[in-house]
Amino acid sequence: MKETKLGEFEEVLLLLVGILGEEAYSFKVAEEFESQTKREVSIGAVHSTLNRLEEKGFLESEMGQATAERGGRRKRIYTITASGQRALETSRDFRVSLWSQFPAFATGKVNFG
Amino acid sequence: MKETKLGEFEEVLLLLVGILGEEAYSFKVAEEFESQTKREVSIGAVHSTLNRLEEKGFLESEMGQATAERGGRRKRIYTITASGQRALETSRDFRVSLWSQFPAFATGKVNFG
DNA sequence: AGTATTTCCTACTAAAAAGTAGAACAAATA
DNA sequence: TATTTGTTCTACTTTTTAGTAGGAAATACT
Repeated sequence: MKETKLGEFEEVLLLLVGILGEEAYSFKVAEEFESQTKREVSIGAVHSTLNRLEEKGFLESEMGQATAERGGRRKRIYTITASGQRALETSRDFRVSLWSQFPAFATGKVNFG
Repeated sequence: MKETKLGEFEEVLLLLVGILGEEAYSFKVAEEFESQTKREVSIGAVHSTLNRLEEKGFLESEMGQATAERGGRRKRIYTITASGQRALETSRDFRVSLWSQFPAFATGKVNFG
């Protein structure tokens, strides 16, 4: 298996999929991205990135059922794979380790509960 | 000012400069990168990335004095600018915030002291 | 049936990040 | 003075990531 890395945008989208759970379909992910970052993003960019993440084996997807809402095509729901989760953990552990070594950051812990 | 983002590799190098302090010159940064990641890196890649970070205003540098050691050209010592530090903080805060929302990660805190 | 709505999807392009190759420099030792 | 060592530096190429444009599908409402 190729040494697959995660770009910044990719990592954020992956995490958003994890956060959104059942609601992780591309439109929603794009909305969530904008609301959490205040950065604009085009739906196409999200789409192609989610595709890439799926190719890399970090995400899986399947079509959801049509909902009872007004109009609309069926949603493609994404879920994180074991490999995706591992990639996120590795990335987190590595960052936390670096932060702890950087004097300007090294308060010893980060609380985020 | 342009909306300057930080790539994955760039962010790691920036942090390594912070960690290395007085010892933050490109050769050392490359060494440190390899020892902390177990990933190989070419000195040229480090060099061009440090350059880019300097152009973006996240790093500053100046030539150090010649040391009493065997041989060698003078070192260019890098330091993080205020803007670089802010970028790191922003990135950290954002990540911590996302992790806390991701059920699989949300233990509430990360200890790294 | 026709229209509006919600979402997907693909092929393409642009921009940015990462990596390569190899020369050049400065100082210490032999 | 020649050699070795530690290091910088620049121009270039490749790869990866991000973004664009615009069409198409599926569903519900009228």
